[in-house]
Amino acid sequence: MATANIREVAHRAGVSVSTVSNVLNRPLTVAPATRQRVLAAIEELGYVRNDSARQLRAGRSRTIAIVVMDIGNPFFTDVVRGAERAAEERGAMVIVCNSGDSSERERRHLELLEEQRVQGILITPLHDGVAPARDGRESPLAQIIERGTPVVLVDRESGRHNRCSVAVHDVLGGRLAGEHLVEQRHRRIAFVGGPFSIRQVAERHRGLSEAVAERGGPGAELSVFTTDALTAEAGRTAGEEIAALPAAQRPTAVFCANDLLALGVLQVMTMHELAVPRDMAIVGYDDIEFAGSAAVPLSSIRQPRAQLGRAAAQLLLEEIYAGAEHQHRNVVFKPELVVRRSSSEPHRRRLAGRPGPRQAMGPRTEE
Amino acid sequence: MATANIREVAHRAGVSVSTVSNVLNRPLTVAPATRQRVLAAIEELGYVRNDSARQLRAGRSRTIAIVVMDIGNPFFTDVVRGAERAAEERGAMVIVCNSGDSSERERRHLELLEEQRVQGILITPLHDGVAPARDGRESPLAQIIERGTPVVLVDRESGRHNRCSVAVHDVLGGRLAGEHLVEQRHRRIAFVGGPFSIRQVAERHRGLSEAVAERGGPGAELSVFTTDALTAEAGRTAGEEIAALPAAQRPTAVFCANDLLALGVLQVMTMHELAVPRDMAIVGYDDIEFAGSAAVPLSSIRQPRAQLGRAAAQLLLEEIYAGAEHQHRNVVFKPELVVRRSSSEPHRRRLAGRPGPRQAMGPRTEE
DNA sequence: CGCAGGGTCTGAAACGTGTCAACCCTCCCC
DNA sequence: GGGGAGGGTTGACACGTTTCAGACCCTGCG
Repeated sequence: MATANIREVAHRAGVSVSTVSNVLNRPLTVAPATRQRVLAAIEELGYVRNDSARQLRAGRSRTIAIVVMDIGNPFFTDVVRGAERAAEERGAMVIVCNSGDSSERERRHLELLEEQRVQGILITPLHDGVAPARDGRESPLAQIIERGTPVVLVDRESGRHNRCSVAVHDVLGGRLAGEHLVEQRHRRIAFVGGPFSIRQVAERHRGLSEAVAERGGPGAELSVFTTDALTAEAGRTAGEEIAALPAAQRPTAVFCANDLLALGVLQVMTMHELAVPRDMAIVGYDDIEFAGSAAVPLSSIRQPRAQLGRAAAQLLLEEIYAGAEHQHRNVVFKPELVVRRSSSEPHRRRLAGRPGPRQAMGPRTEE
Repeated sequence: MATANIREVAHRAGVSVSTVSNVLNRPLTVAPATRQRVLAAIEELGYVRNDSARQLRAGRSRTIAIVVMDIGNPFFTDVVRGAERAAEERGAMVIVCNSGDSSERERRHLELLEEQRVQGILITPLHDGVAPARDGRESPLAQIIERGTPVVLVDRESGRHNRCSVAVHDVLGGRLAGEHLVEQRHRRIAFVGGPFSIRQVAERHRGLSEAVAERGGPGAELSVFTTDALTAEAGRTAGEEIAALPAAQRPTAVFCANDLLALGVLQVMTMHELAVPRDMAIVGYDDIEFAGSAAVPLSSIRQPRAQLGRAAAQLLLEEIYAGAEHQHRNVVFKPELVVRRSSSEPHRRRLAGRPGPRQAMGPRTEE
């Protein structure tokens, strides 16, 4: 039952242990006949290399890890795919860890990954993660970086400069949404999202509020509906609140911190027979695959997700191979507004002299 | 930069290596004062246990792996979550590998996992995976099982009896959809799905066709639109084909092999101004979260996904701990029909004397 | 006072692999 | 014929940990 080891292979092939190791790692230095005998022995015994011993000797593993906040969020799946592709090009394998919105799990994963001496870690930490906790101890993540494991922050900007990060400019995303809604002549605009402790939520809100303040004109009002999660369920809750308002106070446009929220809001509006976009325009964030297939195709801010993952993995691999010469970089991608029916009445006359914003039907396949 | 090892810790604390090891593994056998000194040294040096060495000594790791076909498919995310929860209860960590519909990647992942001596593997193999290939060699997965790594098949029934499996009864799922559509008086029914080499696709089709043959009456016809993938994109392609048919030949109901396909079909129908469900009823499969939020809320076959993952992990852990005494089991869950608007005209008169099938609004949260 | 026994601590031996210097042998060239 | 080059192979050690059989000391009891 216990798997054969290299010694048994050597014995069976009538060679030394070193020769077997050579066959596995530098086949060209071994005479063809010997090589054949060794390979045959490996086959017959069902020998499988023991990676623990290998790593122990080598000092590190050949895998990189990506730790995501929520594997159920479609945003991360594209990031993972992009990262996998970049890693594959360099012969590295990616393992995915799901912290599932639990910092306890995140901590355990990080601990395990460091003990396993993974080559590097891509992570979207739950709580910006790199700031020291109140008791003055550094966060687990900061300690890991301190001790030398390369880490690239995904979808987070790194305040300090001892690490790489890739992110999408969230303030700009909120701004794009705000400008779009203001252009559509909306004056009562709502933001749906939360908790605000999530940096993205805060920044998207900030972008929106800047746009409304600067471009909305005198009568523009911005209200906020705080949610306790970024889920469709939370969106439905917020939607109910909004729908319950008297029509005169109700916002005419909603910008949601992500698409799941937006779908929840959209669903509730439909249930209450509030027409989208006539009675209520909706803009989401992330442009998930289903955004284009929603009850009313959903306008959304598209983030270059696969590119994000790919860039993150590339930075990580560069840091791994370049070592001390590596210069940390913070890459920021620009999001893009995708206008669909949920925020632009197709029958309404366009403003003269300006091409309307681009209309997209289905999601575009990345890359 | 190189992380401190146990020897340096021992030296700093003025004790032997064994004592440090004892502090880590059997703290009670070490005198409190010594223990404190050792812990302090660990802290000061930032010592992190080397899992490779640990595993090498122990012979196996403490993680189990789950290999999924497509991390972007929401079906798998719930399975992963269920598995994680069950593993967590036993103190095991789960790592996720995405084969991304590439058998090359699947192979490499399996190789790596076996080399890492993971405790066990949950896998939904791409090509039923356990049958020997044409050249007579056993598939990689079969070899892994042969050599003693516990494996539980997820969403696959194991033909042979040398492994556990958890699955959902797919023929029954197809049958539920078929009976439902036949009851709604549909006579021209289409199946959208593919490739048929995927067992689930074939079985869902079989269930549908059995139901139509047995209960559809004399005039019932079943047509098939084969897709090359289970994506919304493929669904749109099939939808275009269907919409292009003259109305007299066009099916009045479509059963899709999964929800992504169904959403694609639904979207195209809406674009072509074919009303759902009046002109075209649609039933999907999987009941993903967005099914309830689609253009027209989507009827679907719900699979107990989290339960599936949980049961799989439990079987795996049982096999790991029980060892030779373990009895392999094949657990089959029953799917459930969730009727929403896409397949039942709410204004149509109900058949007398029978309560209509249950109406569900939003997705129910699992567990 | 002697001895048993428990509480602490330690040295040495694994675990399975990769690496490296050293060795052997053959072949070629001078 | 001698010497050198180089291809092929090997033995020994190192990687960092756990484990196990003791060794040591101290206490309590006969």
